[in-house]
Formats: sequence, C-alpha cells, structure tokens
Amino acid sequence: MEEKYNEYEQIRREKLAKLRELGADPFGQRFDNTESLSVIKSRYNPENEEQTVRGAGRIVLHRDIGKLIFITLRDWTGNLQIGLSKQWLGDQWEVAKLLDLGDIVGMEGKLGRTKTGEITVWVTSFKLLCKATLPPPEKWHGLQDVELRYRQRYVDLFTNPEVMATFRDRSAIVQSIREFLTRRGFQEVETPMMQSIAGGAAAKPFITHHNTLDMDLYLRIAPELYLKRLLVGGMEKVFEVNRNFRNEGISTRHNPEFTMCEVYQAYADYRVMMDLMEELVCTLVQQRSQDMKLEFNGKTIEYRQPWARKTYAELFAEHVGCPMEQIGEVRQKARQLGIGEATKDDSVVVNEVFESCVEEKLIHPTFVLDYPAILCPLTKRKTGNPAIAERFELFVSGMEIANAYTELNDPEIQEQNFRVQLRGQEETEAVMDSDFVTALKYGMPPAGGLGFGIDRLVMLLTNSASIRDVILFPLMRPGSHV
RNA sequence: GGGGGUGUAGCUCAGUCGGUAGAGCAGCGGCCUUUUAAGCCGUUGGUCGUGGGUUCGAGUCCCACCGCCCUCACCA
Repeated sequence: MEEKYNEYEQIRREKLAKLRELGADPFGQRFDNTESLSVIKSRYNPENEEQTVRGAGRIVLHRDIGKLIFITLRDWTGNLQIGLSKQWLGDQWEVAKLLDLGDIVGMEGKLGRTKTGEITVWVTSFKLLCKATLPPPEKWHGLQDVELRYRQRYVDLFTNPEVMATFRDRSAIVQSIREFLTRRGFQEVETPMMQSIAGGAAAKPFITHHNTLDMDLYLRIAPELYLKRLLVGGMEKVFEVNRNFRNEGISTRHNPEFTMCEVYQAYADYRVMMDLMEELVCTLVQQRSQDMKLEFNGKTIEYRQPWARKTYAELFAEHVGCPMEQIGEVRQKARQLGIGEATKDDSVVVNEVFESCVEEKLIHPTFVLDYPAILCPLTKRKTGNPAIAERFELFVSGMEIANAYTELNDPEIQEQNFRVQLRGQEETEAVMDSDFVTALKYGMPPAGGLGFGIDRLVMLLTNSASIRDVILFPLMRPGSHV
C-alpha cells in the first residue's frame, strides 16, 4: 500500500539516507552506562570541570549557531543542556548538523558550564539512537489539543513534563498502597476478571465470548464475591488491585475500565476498615504535603485527622432540611429537585435526594455511615436495627472515594437479598450466584470489606480534574485524525 | 440520549459585516563557536472536520453527520 508522507516526514526520511551515507545508524543500538540527566546535572562541581558523564535523551530544544550547537536533552527525570562543537567532534560534526527536534541521542562529554552559568555537557562523542521522522509539537506550548493528548499519549508524555509527573505519581501511589497493606499483613491476590456471573455490584457488564467452551463471559464489575470466597477459604487479610469494567456512561469521574482496590479483613467490621482507610489516605497525603492540605479543583482539602464521621440520617436532615423518615416531605423535596419520584420506592427516593443534596457538600474527607439496608444487599445489618446497614462511604470534594461494610455472612439473608435484587433486572443479568451462597454456608468469618477507586484517589492526590488525566489511555472512539 | 461549546498549516492560535487564507513556532536556504522559546535575512507549506444547501461569492449563514470538551440524564 502506498503511503503518503507529509512535507516534514519526507524531509526527515531524506535525512535517514544522508545519515546512513555518513555511517550513522538512524535507529541505533543499546547505549550502556548512562546516568539520568537529573543525576548528571546534580553531579556538577565547579572544582572539577573535567568529569566525564554519559547520558541519553530526546532533543526538545535545538539552537544551531553555526559551528556550535546547543541542544536541550530531556529524559524522564528532567532536562540537560549539551553543547556540540565542530572543533571537538571531527567526523561526527556532519551527523550533528543533521540532528532535529525529537531525535533521541546518547552522548558522552565533560560536565561544565557556559559563560552564562548553564550546566552543560561539552560533548566529546555522541550516537544518534533514533531519528524521529515526525516533528514534535510546538516547543513552547507543547501539545494542547485535549483529544490529541489522549489519543497520542506518547507525544503528550514527552512534550508535557507535568503529564509525565502525574503518571510517575500514580505509580508511586499504587506502590505505597501495596506497601501500606502488605506491611499490615494483607496478602495480595488475583481473582477472575472474566466471570460467568457479573456480581458484587449493580452495574451493566461488558460481555465477551469464549470460543472453545462456547460460552458468554462477563468482564468483571467487581471482585467482591471472589475475595469473600477467599475469606471462606481461610485467607484472613487479602487485597486486590486490578481493573473493573462497567458498561455505563463516561464522564470526568467515570472511565469504562478503572482500577479498584478491594481489601478484606476477617474478624473485623466496617469501623476497622474506616480506620484503615483514613490511615492509608493520610499516609499518602503525608508523602506529598507537609501540612496535610492538598489543592483539588481550586479548593484546599484539609486531610488532618480526625475526619468527620456522620451518619446518613444526620447528614440527610442537616442538608435536606427534613428527617428522612418523613417521606411526604422527602418526596416533595424530590419533586422540587426534578427527580421523577412517583413510581419509585421510598428508599430509592430518599437516596436520590441524598445524592443530589448532600454529596456535593462533602468537601473535606467525610465518612458517611449507616446506610439504609435496602440499598446494601451484601452488607450486614446493624445489631438491633435491621433497617440500617453497617456501611460507610468516604467522600472528598463531593466525590465518592471509598465504599465499605461489615460483610454479610448469613447465607439465608444473602440468598434472600439476591432474590430481591433479581426482580426488576434484565434477563441477561438476572442470574443468582448460588455458588457464593454455598460458600457462605460453609462459613465465612465476620469481616470488614473496603473498596476504593485508585483513579479517583490519584485525581485527588495529583489535583487532576478529570479521570482521563490519570489514566494513560482513556477509552476513545476510533478517530479519523490519527 | 438532552443542552452548551469546539474543530482553520506539523504544533499553538487569529480570521471583523459573507468579498483573494493569516501570525508565531516548526521546516527549507543563507549568516553566525557560549545560545537559553537564540538572533538576523529570505522562503515553502491549507480538502478551513465531512457532506449538502442559500448566495454572483461561504472559514464566516442554514441543515445533516463525525470527533472531542463541559454539563445534565444514566450510574449500589
């Protein structure tokens, strides 16, 4: 198939041939014994300007002033200026003159400074490691087009250092979470991503098909029911960090695939998980803020402990203005809010009013506890009050960050809750996970369970307004641009 | 799915009342051995998202469609 090259590509492809004539491989080989550019920079010592250093990176700025070329190299630790002089390079000078923005080079030289004080590697030899045949975006503004940034994240990463920083942060956060839990004796496990029954949450699943078994499978919407099977099996403290898939709307807070951390601890309850969550997040905040305050969406969030802990009913009365039990008033409020309440159950109306009146008010970390039991089919009821479930959600900046409960371990109630849930669901999803009920019949210790979305937590910790800014390759429709 | 916004050179962006398509960066040619978004001189580059329509004439007005962003709805 004949390919069409634009002006830039054509010119750079011509340079490939020139480079080969000069004996330079435009798509070079391994380049060993390098140090990162920021380390090289930090090694500068005015007492010793003869240190030999070796590094590699991409050309992000290029100033050719004739017989001397200044280049700013970038690797994922930072930028470093190098100077290439005709006087020092001999045969390689011809190659140096063919270097372009975007090329990747390895170099060796003496670490010194220019007369204006810029730390600079005076290059004694270099190797072209990869010729870029497409030009990078504009050097000052970088890549701004949001669509292109998501579709061509590889360009976004090397042109916009703050994007690289966000994803390095994300990686560090996930690592810290693993360390935090592992240090407390939790064991990381992996449970099925492909499930024959999509359980553990109420979301629309993605469907896929196994050819040999000739059966449909669901990409999981939650790992919960498998992790609790492990509690039955005798694993006492487990967690899993992995993807969930939900076939629902996309927004600044929702991506169809997202990363979830779920944690289960035998012999605990939701209050234990509340303490665990508070400590975990504070540990993460502490690693990036001296005063336990972080900016998010233009607001300063105060993470200093202790965090607010309020019941669902308290918050309802406080922000809606009437007790949740007074269903007549609640329904009136719902109508004011434009919620079509007529055909809905009381509990659903109450919850919708709660979601639209209360959640957005919870800016600083707030645990909302003791939800109406009807909303919580997998949760143990409060002792002495079967209408209330031992469940909490954590809100920060109006965003649901975590969801946790004392796990229901009574197989009879569980089966009953499943049956209630099945009513009113579509046929494809209406399958009872009877094996899970069987597991409970063998006996699951009382336990606390906790789930939190890694992506949203990373948003908070990195002050990212959209979930797409913390997911390397957010889902996009196939585009025609690229 | 509804509402609002947006799409112009490789990138970042202007484009007035409907009247020959613009700048900066990048590129190409030239000068330059200490530049800092290097500078100076010259210069190439366009299916104005796509398809229709109105008009003597459309980047601009109208209709439809496509992508993206925001928002609402949906969302245990």
